[in-house]
Amino acid sequence: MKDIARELGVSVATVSRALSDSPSISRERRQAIQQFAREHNYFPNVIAEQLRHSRRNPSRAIGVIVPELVHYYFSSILDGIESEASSRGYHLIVAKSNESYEREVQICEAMLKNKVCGIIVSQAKDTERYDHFEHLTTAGVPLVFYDRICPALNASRVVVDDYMGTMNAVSHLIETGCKRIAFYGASMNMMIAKNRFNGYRDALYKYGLTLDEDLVRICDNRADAERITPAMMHMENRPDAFFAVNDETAIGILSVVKRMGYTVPDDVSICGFTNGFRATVCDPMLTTVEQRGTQVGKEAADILIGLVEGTLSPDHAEKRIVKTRLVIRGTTRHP
Amino acid sequence: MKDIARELGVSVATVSRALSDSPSISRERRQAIQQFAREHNYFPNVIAEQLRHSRRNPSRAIGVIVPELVHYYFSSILDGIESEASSRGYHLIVAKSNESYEREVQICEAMLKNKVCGIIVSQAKDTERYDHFEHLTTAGVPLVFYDRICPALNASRVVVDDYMGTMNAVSHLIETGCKRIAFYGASMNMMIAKNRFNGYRDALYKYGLTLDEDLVRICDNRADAERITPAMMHMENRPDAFFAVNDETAIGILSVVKRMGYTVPDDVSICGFTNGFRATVCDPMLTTVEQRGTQVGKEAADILIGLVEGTLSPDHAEKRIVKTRLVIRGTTRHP
DNA sequence: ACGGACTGCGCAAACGATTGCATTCAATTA
DNA sequence: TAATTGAATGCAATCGTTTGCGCAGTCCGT
Repeated sequence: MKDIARELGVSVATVSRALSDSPSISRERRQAIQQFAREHNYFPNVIAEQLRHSRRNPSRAIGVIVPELVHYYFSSILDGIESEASSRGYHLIVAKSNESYEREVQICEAMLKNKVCGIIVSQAKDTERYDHFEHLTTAGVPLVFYDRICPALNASRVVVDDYMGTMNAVSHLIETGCKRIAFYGASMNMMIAKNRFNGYRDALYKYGLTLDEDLVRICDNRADAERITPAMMHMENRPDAFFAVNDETAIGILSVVKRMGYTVPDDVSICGFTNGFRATVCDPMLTTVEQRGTQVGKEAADILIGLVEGTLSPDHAEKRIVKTRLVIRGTTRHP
Repeated sequence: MKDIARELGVSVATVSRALSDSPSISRERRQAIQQFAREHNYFPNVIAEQLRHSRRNPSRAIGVIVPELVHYYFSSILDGIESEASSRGYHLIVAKSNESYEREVQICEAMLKNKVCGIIVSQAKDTERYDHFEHLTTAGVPLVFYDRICPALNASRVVVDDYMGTMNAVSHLIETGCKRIAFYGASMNMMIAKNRFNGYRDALYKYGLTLDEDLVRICDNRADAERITPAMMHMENRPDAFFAVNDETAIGILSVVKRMGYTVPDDVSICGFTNGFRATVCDPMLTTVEQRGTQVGKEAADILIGLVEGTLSPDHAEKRIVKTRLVIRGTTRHP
């Protein structure tokens, strides 16, 4: 700008005004300046702009904290956030917590320092203190949780309808003739685990089945599934179906029961939760609850941007629930 | 800082120096200021710092451009970049090009404006002009390519050893008794496609097999694989093995030949490339070339940071090749 | 007692933009 | 003719830091 001003024999202020199309600069001068700027491909220094506007205008950088990156669901969510954000003129600063509380705190501080306009976060598994989040809110940085929300904080959030998703899935198992349905869930201190379990329980009740504690296990990965499933199948009264908290676990079950000589879905039905890459790769293909990560991501970004731009009030915590969809494939019988 | 200065009755300059531990401020004053700052949890405004230093110091933001996010290999690379970058004090601005040239150009401009210290990029499939990249380099923003590199530009890059990876995989197929090996590759305008083909060709030569053009097809996704594979298997002289350019395609082949009643690996061997989630989910599990995306990402970040910090010269294009590893599983016979 | 060296600190100019207010000059009005 | 008005532009402060330079004051040696 200084150069332009010098070349054209005007003041920097005039250049600034001309470039922002201020009517207080005469038409000819304005156009001359604009053209000159274009020809010498001038573009404004965002840093300086931000510094000048730091009091009034937030930046256009959204911080995103992900527990891990190589993960279908989180990738989908990130994808959704990216789409929504970029189409509305925001960009993303992405960091992964590695499921570590310490790292999460560091990241929050770094993002605060880097003046993000808001943060979209899914907590690390071992996060049990929330001061770092509260710290952000009091610093005026809006926060939106996804997937793993923080029940202690009344913050905006978007989650998947774990309860209904599981309920429908288990109902489907029952309707296709299953009577003893095992449930492999995650440890109950996470909301999502609890909600899915409740969905399972209520589906059983709805159809008059009783809940057998022996059929409920904590297991949310393939290795564990392969370890504990044989014993399940050797019970005197073995399960005729499995509901797993994610596809990975379901695949573990599938591989075990196939290896043991059972036929899927006729001897044993299996249902997962995610509908990621894996679901269409196994044989038979996996019946599973579509988690719609992209949609979750979009909603989260939408809320955050709403908060930033003031169309949503920061006092009211916006809570959105994304509906799931049951995708029936080969590991369950058809109705 | 101004507040601190006022409260403690010193000048802002003194505060600044005290906070940066300058020896030109007396010990007592320095400590008093530091403590006061800590107690009132002051932290410096990065924007202002950056503005001040914009001439000399680059920012610590690395721009990352990904063609897509919901993709095992790209997720792994992003993961690698994140790990390396964050451990060295950099953060990531991530954008996805959606395989679109237009979007890629937009992103480059936006990142330039946002003053990233460098960019790590894999080109969109339809990118054929490179002015936007050259534009960045002339603007002094270092560039590192990964996966899909730009042969026209002599830029730093890190790629996987596609040639040797494929060569080894095809050799393995031959050594386990396969004689007619089909090759499903991507369109040859991408370097990676060409290198993999060359590896295939040379492996055949090495073992004295002749290359049959009928066995070479352009096919890099599951749908296409499912469409064209039946015809391949109906040839009078059908292939006894398939090498596919990625796991997804290999899975497509697997599902078709199983459905047609062939046994894998005895009737037909199959080998993929990636070693992503899918590889351990299908039945039998997929023999594939481990692509080590995380390592690629780390190397890319390492180069970029080297360039930024001046340990690597911008004049010399650093080219790194990440070794692959053949993971032998159930879709090929064992040696 | 005076020059030099050193210590500890403040002034003010930068970084690159924006913007309220003052200024200039010409045209219009009384 | 003098005053009023309006348009077009410039001045200078500001955003929050950093930093070269200069200015006091103290201490020492001669």
